[in-house]
Amino acid sequence: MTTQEEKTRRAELITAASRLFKEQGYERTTVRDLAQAVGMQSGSLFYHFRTKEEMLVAVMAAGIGELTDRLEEALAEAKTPLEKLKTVFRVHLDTLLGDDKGALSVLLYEWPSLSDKARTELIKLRDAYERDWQQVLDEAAAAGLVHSDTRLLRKLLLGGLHWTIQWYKADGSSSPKELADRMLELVLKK
Amino acid sequence: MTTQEEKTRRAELITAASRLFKEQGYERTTVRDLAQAVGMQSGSLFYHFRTKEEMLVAVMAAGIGELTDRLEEALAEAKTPLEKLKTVFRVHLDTLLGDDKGALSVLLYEWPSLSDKARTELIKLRDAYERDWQQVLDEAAAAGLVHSDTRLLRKLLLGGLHWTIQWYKADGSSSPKELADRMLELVLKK
DNA sequence: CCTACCGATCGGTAGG
DNA sequence: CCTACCGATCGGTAGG
Repeated sequence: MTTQEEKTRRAELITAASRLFKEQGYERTTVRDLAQAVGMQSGSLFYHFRTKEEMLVAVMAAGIGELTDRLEEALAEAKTPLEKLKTVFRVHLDTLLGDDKGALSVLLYEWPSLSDKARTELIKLRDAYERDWQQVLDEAAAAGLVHSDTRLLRKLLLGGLHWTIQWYKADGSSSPKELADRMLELVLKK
Repeated sequence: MTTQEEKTRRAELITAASRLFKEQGYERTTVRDLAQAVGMQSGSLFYHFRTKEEMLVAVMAAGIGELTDRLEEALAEAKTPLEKLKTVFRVHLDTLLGDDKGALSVLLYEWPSLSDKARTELIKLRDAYERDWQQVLDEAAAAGLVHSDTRLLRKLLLGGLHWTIQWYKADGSSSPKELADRMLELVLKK
């Protein structure tokens, strides 16, 4: 049986792991770093997780899960194809550049560290998110708002949005929301 | 003095390192893997490179250097803004998805493994490449071919193009060149 | 969750 | 470029 305290401790570990994996990368983060971040001994980690990789999977699943939840919640309130289009851009950049404590960045950049089995599991979660995007793009294309090659458009856009963590500075000129709107402009058919 | 044989050996090591770093990642590749790939003892690596990181820098510098050379060569033959635009897309995807033996992928995804000093050096090389892109986009915008927010457009496009290694399959429907043309279509103002 | 520890492996070096 | 090696560190475990 899993007690409430164990769940809390586990959640703390995932939060710490998100931050550390983002800052230092998964491979360069040691189990000792992780343990120290929550004030326990390194051996005690393995009471909560069987392996270090299990922590990575938990972080990545949390990242994509929260992103998908946010998107579907926001989409439920959007009416027109244009509103929905704005929503997918904004939620993505808001989450990635604004509120993300690391889980989402880790999701994007640590795929090579996963075992095949774990990868398969996470791909399913990622696909659910991309399906939501696809649907919004298809509606937008039907309304003449964007180019009709929506599958490639989705890939181009998601790549371009993912890449923002490499250059976006929070102190800069644009907020994530403004940036989202400007990026949408670039592919909108007038 | 550096003899011809030493240069050759060094080049072999860089080639092997490109492949291994791409396949396994820099952190997961050991000096023993690298030595074995060229048939030497692990200690002997350090006759050619002072540290493992120096090998990473060499790989990344080779990746961005070759890409920039190719681009400038191809641009010299392009006349119109539209031709130049096609060229930057094609050279990028051709190199990344077609001929790259790993150096370019490593360049894109191993930044976090670099020391600050090495990073600064490589950023200069990368900026030279991006300046070429910027110039082509500016000309295209002046000719009314693309959106005028060319700085953001450059970032969106380079991100989207970089990301193709995550999903492109060589056996698939489109060649790198065809893919380049289709992607360009997505941001072309009609 | 801690204590105490292990076997494996890591990047790198000295001396030839 | 090889031989022989080193100190440090790694993920993980047994027993409580």
